[in-house]
Amino acid sequence: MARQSNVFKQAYNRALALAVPGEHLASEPELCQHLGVSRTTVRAVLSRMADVGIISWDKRTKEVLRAPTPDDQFPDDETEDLSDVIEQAFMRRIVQQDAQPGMQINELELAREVGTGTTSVREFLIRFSRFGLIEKRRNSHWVLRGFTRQFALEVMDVREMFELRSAAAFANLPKDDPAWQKLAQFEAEHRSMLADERGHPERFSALDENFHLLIQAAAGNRFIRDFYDVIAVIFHYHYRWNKTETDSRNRRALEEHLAYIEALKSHDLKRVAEACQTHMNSARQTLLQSISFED
Amino acid sequence: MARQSNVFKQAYNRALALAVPGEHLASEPELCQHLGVSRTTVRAVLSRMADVGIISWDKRTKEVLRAPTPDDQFPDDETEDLSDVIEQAFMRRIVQQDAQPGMQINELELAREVGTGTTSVREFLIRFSRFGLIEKRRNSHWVLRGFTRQFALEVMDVREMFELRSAAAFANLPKDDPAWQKLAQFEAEHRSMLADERGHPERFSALDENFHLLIQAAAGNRFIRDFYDVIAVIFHYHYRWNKTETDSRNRRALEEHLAYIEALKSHDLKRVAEACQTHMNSARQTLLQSISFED
DNA sequence: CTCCTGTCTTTTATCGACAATAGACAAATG
DNA sequence: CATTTGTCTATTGTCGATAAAAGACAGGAG
Repeated sequence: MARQSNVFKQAYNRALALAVPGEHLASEPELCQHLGVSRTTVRAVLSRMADVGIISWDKRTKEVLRAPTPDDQFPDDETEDLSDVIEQAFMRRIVQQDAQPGMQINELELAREVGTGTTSVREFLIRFSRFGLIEKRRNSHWVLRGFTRQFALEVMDVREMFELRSAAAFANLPKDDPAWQKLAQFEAEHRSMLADERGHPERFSALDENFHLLIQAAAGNRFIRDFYDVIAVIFHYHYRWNKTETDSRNRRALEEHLAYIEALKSHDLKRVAEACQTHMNSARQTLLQSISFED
Repeated sequence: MARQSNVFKQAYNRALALAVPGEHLASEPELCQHLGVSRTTVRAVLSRMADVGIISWDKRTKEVLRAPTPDDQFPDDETEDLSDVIEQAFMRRIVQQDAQPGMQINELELAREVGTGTTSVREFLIRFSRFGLIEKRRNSHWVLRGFTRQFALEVMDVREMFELRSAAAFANLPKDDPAWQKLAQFEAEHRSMLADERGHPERFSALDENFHLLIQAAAGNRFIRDFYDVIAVIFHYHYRWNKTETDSRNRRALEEHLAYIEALKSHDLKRVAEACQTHMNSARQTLLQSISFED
């Protein structure tokens, strides 16, 4: 098959949440907007909902007949993006197996493991190569550079440059910039999360990511923005494979963020740089602790 | 056909230069080394050279019978890398045609223009996307962001950060590091090029690139290194489509490089930063002058 | 005993095809 | 007359196949 209809299935699953018995569904264009897909897909979704008796559909009338049951949902493994599946399989290999730096990466083998064609794997590897973990030999195989200490240092060096630059840009934003409001929101979230006894690792990760994205947006630089993808991936998998002391590390990060926020609000560039630097230093430490390989 | 044998043809063309009548060609592994291809390809090359009577080949004896003629060469358009061909066609479009920012990019159309399959075009676009000039809409087309003023500013901002960091690292290299020798070589080349009345645009470009690569190597950071590819592409095409005052600009750059080199040799970080900054500022100016689009 | 060659296997690069998805346009509805 | 819908076309995402190129290994030459 050419594609696995995962866009359709995802949209369908999300559309189920909109089905309240007795109510009517919105117009096709509105559903497109809401679900983030084309009208072709929306119509496919409606068509199926009608087939299984969730709605009756005739032109503009889309009456919800019954509440959807969990059985109506497509299972998760059918809705996943192919590139995400490949990424996960690939990262599992890099992390779990004794993946030595210098090891060669085989497209066909990886494709078979995931149960996909080689083209998708190739495209994934090309996209992934910007993360600096793999490298291509011309007309030949990919080579794993490895998640080494050196790699972590290089990532953090660039991150630090970018974050310092962004923080300075943020501090200089005019006072009526909407970013300041968002910053205040994030500050409140930080405080509430600190007050909560239980650590919420996923919630923390999301907040952390959004916080840094907000600051980096101030730089208004696409390369800085794009680089954050590298960091996001690194930290995402880092959290997955190194759960020791997650809680205390997160609390510390929250506190550093609060100091960072205070510094930003002061508009004092020197204070900003200091708070930012402090946070970057501990992020570097955190990352280094999870490295297994030497160089 | 699956591939156009361009690796073979390139290797063949370069191998012709090695054929001196009366002499013997080196062993297969040595030729691999020299030509940068596999032994399979080397043997194909030798086989063809024997077929057309340039050499007599029997096991270890590879005697050159006659000097190759220009006719023996494969024409240039058969030896070019497919990805280079695509890049050139793509850049021509971006530059020449009234390519408006926001314009959508069609894979199939581009593929047909180049006379290639869509897969190669897709892979090119994915690789090229790291340059920040195009952007992908999920499940939909690519969008041209455009070679705008804003783009130039963003590139130069990152370049400046990276170059300043690299320059500082360079100045701190131990005195016996081989980089200092290379720097001295480059200095001499700069002086000789300045003394020469005629400007040599290609020679200047090559020297400029090697000079900056040497400095950036001091940072020992793959992301800084990789970013230089962005700069190289930008400036490569920039020079192509904006030839006004090339000469005076190059002379100025040479002089700035010399000041930069002096600063590095002084190990005085403040001087280094100043010289580097000066050079970056005029690079930014140069680039901005060639921009046609507003934001 | 080291390096080279003959031969064979593995892996990549590229193509063309086709289903999924996006998107365009005109007719229909309120 | 502004949306919505029905229908049709355009474009992308993914696959499997195949020739080009890389690479492995054993036997041979010096």
